[in-house]
Amino acid sequence: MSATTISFVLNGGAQGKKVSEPVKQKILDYVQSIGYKPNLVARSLRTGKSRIIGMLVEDISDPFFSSIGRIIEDNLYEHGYKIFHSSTDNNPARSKDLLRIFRERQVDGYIIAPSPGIESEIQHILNDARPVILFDRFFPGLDTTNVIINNAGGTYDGTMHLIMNGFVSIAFITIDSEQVQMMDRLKGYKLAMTENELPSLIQKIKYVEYKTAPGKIAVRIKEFLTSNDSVDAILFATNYLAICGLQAIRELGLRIPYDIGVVGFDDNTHFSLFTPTITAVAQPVEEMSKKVIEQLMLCMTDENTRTMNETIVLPTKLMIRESSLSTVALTMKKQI
Amino acid sequence: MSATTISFVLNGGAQGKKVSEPVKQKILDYVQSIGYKPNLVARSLRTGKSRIIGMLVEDISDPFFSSIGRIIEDNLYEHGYKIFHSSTDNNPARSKDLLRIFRERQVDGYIIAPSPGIESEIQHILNDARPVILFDRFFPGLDTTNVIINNAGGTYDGTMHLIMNGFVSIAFITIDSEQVQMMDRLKGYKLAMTENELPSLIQKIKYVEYKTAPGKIAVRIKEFLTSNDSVDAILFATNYLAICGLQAIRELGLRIPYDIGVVGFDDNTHFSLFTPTITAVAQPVEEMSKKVIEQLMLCMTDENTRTMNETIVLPTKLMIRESSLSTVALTMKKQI
DNA sequence: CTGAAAGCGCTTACAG
DNA sequence: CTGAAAGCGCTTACAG
Repeated sequence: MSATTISFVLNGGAQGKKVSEPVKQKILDYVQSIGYKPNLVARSLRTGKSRIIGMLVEDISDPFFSSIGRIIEDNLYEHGYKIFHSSTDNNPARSKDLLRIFRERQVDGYIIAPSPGIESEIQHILNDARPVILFDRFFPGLDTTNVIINNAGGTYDGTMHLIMNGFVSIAFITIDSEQVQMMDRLKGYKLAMTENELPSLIQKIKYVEYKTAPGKIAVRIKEFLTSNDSVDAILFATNYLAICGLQAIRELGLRIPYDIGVVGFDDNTHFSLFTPTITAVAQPVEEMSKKVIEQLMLCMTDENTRTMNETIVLPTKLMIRESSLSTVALTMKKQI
Repeated sequence: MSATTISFVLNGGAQGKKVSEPVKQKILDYVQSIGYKPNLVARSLRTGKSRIIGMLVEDISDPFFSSIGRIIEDNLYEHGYKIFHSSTDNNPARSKDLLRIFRERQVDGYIIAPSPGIESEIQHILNDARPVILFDRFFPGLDTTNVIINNAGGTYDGTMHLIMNGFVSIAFITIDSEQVQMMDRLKGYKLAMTENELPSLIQKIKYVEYKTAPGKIAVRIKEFLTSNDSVDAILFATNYLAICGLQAIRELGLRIPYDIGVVGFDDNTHFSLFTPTITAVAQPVEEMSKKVIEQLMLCMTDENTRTMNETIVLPTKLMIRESSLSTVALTMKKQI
């Protein structure tokens, strides 16, 4: 029996080639009996397809990225793909290295939440007409398909919500990142403040510091609050900042929302269990993952879509809880 | 110039083969100029080594597994390995499928937090003398290298701590899993209760239910607490159960630790921000990851260690916070 | 020190 | 309907 026939049987036969039933059955039985497992490495070398997708995120241990990672993994699995998951720590050198490794391993497509400074590497991928989807952030100068959330809308909503609840000295605590998602979050906050003729008060934590223990960042936030004691509410630009900020607020003995109102960006399962519960701008994790897969699969099948510049913007949802409500603050006041 | 010479230059030359400096330099320059990138798929096919490790966990979006995943990814990267990360949902069929895929892709080694029912698949890997490390749980009948924590010790400590703080009707809320890590947690609890002549009270949540939304599990826990109103403390067997349990306790309007003491198993960053702060048995995530890598690398280099039965047991650490302290309960009592 | 050649395990045009 | 043969891009014994 020839390799050709066997290959046709196992792979369902190429272009109308048929194998007779008896032969087919015999091969199937034999394959079963010896427990044959195809060598996918050899197949990849021959076909040029690896059926592996390379995925780059900032940090796979971040709940946002690990939830998305999980959903994408499940979806790709359905499509017969496996995934290489790597964390860049937002470091350009590491990102480049990982992208090189992905390429050397012949991944079929890329899903990337890009670090700064890797525009030209992404451009290389586009030049090779390989499928690539950026998500969470993107480079406005590149013709990629991007799946993001409405960051400015999210912070705008959060800020407006605080304003409507009577807070007037609202600080925005963020990181010193020039990346588009962070810039947009800043924009939304500023817009709401300006529209209401309130002065903006922005505190940026250095990214190197941001990558350290929560305690250290809490120290920075405490310093900020101590030297700006008129602040009556804070909008945190990331989930991690909110956690560190809550620690700072606790250590300073401030009462939420009576002494200080709080809104976080990026919701998490625990915010509804804090006392008081914490208001947050939720990101549509599920929809985002689905859109990423949908767009990637489109690029995989239709070569023309690969360098088509498109940015899909998904809405955020403000999860209103106690930490930002004037009524809750009022009740607390009465109790004191 | 022959492929042999080029290969020697790029891979540092095999077994004492030397390439003259001028030739070497010329090749290096040329390779640089055309931007040559090796095809690692071809190399894998030829050498039989993929430099890929397959990792199977229950759920990569679980903070415990994603933290370990991150550390292991970083460590393997240092060693020149990449990782396939997959979630099994503790489902045997899915686990088997993923293991088959790993094999077809010729992974060099396996890191597995096994689901039930895959003993024979793991045995196959051992028979092939492939490096495999089990962690978090293991199969007592197999000659694998296992890295686990002292589960029984952890729950014993947690239970003893509650008893020493005056709690007498301590319930253990767990899942209906027969896996070794869960059985050991149960054992530690029972031992502490028996030693102190206290009656055990165990509530098992069905695994299918466990995989649903926190709200549904909270309902189960509320039912349990309502029909067992003498319970004065709970030890939760997993992090997720603790979160759901805290929701249940909140919804019932019970005050921690005055009405009910709480200890969780598996610490998380947020427990120190809850009101009151939550006591938990912390797992040594960093050490565990390092041990896994260390043992895997040992198996990779030394074939003899691959089927050596060894179980490395790491200690847990009780993080004592407010939710379990009699002094805190006392203070609350005075305030009421 | 350098090169010609075989072979890893597949797939697939081509011939019969 | 079936088979012989080439080739994917490497590595590595072997010969010179």
